Amino acid sequence: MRLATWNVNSIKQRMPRFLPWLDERSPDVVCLQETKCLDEQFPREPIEELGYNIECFGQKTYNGVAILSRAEPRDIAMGIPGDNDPQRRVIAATIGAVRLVNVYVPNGQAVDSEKYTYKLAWLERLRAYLAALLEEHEHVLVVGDFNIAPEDRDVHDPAAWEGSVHVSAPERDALARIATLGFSDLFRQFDQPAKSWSWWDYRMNAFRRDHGLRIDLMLASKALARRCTACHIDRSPRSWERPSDHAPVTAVFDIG
DNA sequence: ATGGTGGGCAGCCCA
Repeated sequence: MRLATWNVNSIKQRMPRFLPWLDERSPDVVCLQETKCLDEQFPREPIEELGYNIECFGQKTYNGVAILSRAEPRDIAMGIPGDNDPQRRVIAATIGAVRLVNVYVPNGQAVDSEKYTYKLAWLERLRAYLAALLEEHEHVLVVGDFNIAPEDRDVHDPAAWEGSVHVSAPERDALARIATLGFSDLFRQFDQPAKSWSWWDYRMNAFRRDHGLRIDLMLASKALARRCTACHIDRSPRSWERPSDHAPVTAVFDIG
């Protein structure tokens, strides 16, 4: 099974480039974030024509997540169970033997903002949800835009970013508390190029200067992590015309 | 130099 995660920053805006990418790469599963699209407006037909089932949980203007899957997804769950958050940031499904959770973690804006407080509280609710999932399922996979760079090697200029949103200690601690439930960062299971980023700001020629962060992650339960045979970031879509500011991350699993 | 660029939807909010 080959699975990709990608913050597309508006699925409608990205369709002209996304569709050929989907057709060519043909992953078994794609998790999308920031679709920015109501479910009834999701561009279903051209994606279904390429052989994908679609489960989406979107809203107007902001947020929105979707799972595209060649196999029939089962037991769809929207949001964090018991959560009354109006922001649509989580969708889960079982595909084959994998319980898959697709997340768009809040950005947090700045460490002194209310959005940062919301981000930390949100991550604690996610942690509780994932702890329960690990009790129920052997193969749990959590992917998406985490809006946290786990370590300094995931940051183009750690000194310039020190203490800022995406790298601050409370955010990294919140991510570490999730990881210590029993998840592995699949990207770091394999040798990777230095300066591996998944996001580059649209501003300040950040992509041309390769000023980026690795904030798009794949966390697998230990049993599933042992079945992962590859994980990489494909930066080429970031060089397209009218790109998303994120690149897709792909992992391959030796599992049905 | 506290900017800049992009998406969405109506003069800003959010990233």
